[in-house]
Amino acid sequence: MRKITIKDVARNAGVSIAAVSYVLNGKESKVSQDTIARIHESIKELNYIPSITARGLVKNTSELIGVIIPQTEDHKQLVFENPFYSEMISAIEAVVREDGYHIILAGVDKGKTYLDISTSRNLDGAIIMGIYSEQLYEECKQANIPIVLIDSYVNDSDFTNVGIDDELGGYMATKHLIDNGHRNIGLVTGMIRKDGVVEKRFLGYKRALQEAGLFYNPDYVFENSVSYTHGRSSGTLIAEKYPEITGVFATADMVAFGLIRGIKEAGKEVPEHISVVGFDDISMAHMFLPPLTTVRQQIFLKGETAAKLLIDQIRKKRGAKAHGKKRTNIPLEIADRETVRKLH
Amino acid sequence: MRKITIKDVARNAGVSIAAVSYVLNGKESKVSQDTIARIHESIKELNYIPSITARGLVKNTSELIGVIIPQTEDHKQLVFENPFYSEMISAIEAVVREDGYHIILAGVDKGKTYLDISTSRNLDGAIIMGIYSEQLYEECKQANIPIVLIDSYVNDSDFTNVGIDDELGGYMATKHLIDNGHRNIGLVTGMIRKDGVVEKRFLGYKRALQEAGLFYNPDYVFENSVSYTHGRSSGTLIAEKYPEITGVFATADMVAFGLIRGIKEAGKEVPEHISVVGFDDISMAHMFLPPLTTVRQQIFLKGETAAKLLIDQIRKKRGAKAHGKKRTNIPLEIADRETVRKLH
DNA sequence: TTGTACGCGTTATCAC
DNA sequence: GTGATAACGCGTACAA
Repeated sequence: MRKITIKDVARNAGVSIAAVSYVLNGKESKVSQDTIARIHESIKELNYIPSITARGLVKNTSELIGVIIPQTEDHKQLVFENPFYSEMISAIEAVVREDGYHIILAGVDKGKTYLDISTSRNLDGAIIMGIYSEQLYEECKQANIPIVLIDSYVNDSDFTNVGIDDELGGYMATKHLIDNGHRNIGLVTGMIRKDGVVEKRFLGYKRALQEAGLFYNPDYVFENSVSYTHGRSSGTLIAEKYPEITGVFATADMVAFGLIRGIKEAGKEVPEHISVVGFDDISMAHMFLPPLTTVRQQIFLKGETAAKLLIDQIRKKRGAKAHGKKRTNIPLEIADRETVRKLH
Repeated sequence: MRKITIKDVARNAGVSIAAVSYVLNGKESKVSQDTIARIHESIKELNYIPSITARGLVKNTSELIGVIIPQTEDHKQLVFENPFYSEMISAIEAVVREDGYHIILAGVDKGKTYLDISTSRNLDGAIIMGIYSEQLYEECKQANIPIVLIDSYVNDSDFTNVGIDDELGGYMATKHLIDNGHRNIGLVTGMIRKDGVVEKRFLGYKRALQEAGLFYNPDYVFENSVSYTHGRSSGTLIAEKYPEITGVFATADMVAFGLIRGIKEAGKEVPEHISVVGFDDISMAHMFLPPLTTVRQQIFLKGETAAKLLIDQIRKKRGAKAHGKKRTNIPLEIADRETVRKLH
């Protein structure tokens, strides 16, 4: 069974290819009512579905949006064990589908560059999550399509940013512990890279400390990777070697989960002995036991916002490069659950 | 800056378009060494990247693989809060990327049918997770591309199936409880639909019971949705109203998490008062507190297998419809952690 | 080695 | 005002 093309429809309806195309594109002013009807009938009858591919070739669009996700160290696998990304993708997909776009999911490989996929697939736009090498951003610029960056502090007029105020988030988390009477507060975190979200959260942590007149102790910062494992070993370490620490801010919920596990393994309890505040509020946070107190970023809203901004830009692109806001921050709040104890 | 096309390369290298195309496709026997060199140089120089779109038009391929995911009730959002799917997608992406394919993620909308996207995008193949209406499968057949079904018991020679032996899984979970001395065993589960994975697990549950000479009590089956919420309310219910139940099999880890929460909220402990066995072994299972005893299905391997089978089929398609195995089951095992207590 | 018809749809141009 | 013809977009592969 061969594929039905526009030609088949034209022949079946006894009209020209052009007429069919006009009807398909709503330019019905150029075609008589009678013809329109016949064409619609034929389309139904043959079950004709236009090829986006062919259309894209002439219109120079693909109705495809690239979504770039961080990968595991070995560059083999998408970082999907962190539900954070899946929740966001879910939001993105929902938004772009309404406008007939589809998303293409891809990790960035060593050999193939991002530019490759963007160009070869003729992407209409892209959303990039996380932080990458300078090189990737350079490539992105060359791709010359609208791009929205999520959770990046790259400041470039070519990109739109969607994120949160990470410094404020770090501040809120730490402040929450301070407000509950904690004085010696640890920080368990991934690598603190310049201009990364983690650095901002770290800065917020320090600001809260300073504002409360507390001494910043570098020994209380446990810096490694954003992982359950790192949280777990830090938890044990803190529980065993730092009895003065009563509160810990973990810069990701996944880390907080590990942290709590590690603390328990050292024979202490959360929040009885040590209080913990996470970051993200992934859906597991409220399912965890004990339910995790954390800084809620509205993950779904974040994805949604990024997608909407991107589509706006794609739309406007035909016109001037209408640069809207450079950065949109999604509001933050503390999800106050059961891992922080009030000290008197 | 216009896009570089094959024409530009040909002009720059002072050769014909055909020559460039040959070199690009490795048919170098048709071109002289000298020409090959010049062409390669021009490609580098101009940074030329062929358009998959244009190539697809003539080759009738897209190097795109559709991945269909279940959606939430309101058909608005992908069911991504269950990390189960994301882990599988991660595996699929890794495999297909090696062969130059990309995956397109899509929910199935009410209006737009699956056939639409398959046809309009000219998908080379598709992987469908979960269970859908008859209609969708019918459409898939018409699409006439290789399709791999994950976790479906649809038995049709047009599809390849990848899954697990769900009946066995249900049996293993229940048997594990029985082996640990439990006699009154509850089942908390999503809707038991004919030929669904849940029904099979339910059947396995009954078989284990029967084999051990235990009475099957329909009152011990708590059937609703595959959700944390359902688990939670069932947990409370069981803890409060069914004191004789000492072990519960939850047909998904997410449900087990809720179950444990509900049990604790009713003032009982896991596994001291009630033992729980989950199903899936999503990565949160070992991070949960207490670490969840569950039936491990190797999610990553499942996705990987599905992707490999699909690619095989795509390759072979040019030849005969080489139907390989109809169904591949990924092995199962019990991940024995801390939510089952041994009764003496 | 190269010229060119072809794949599928869009749209400018031309004819009635 | 309606409708058809044909060039075009980008690569492929056959004929020359």
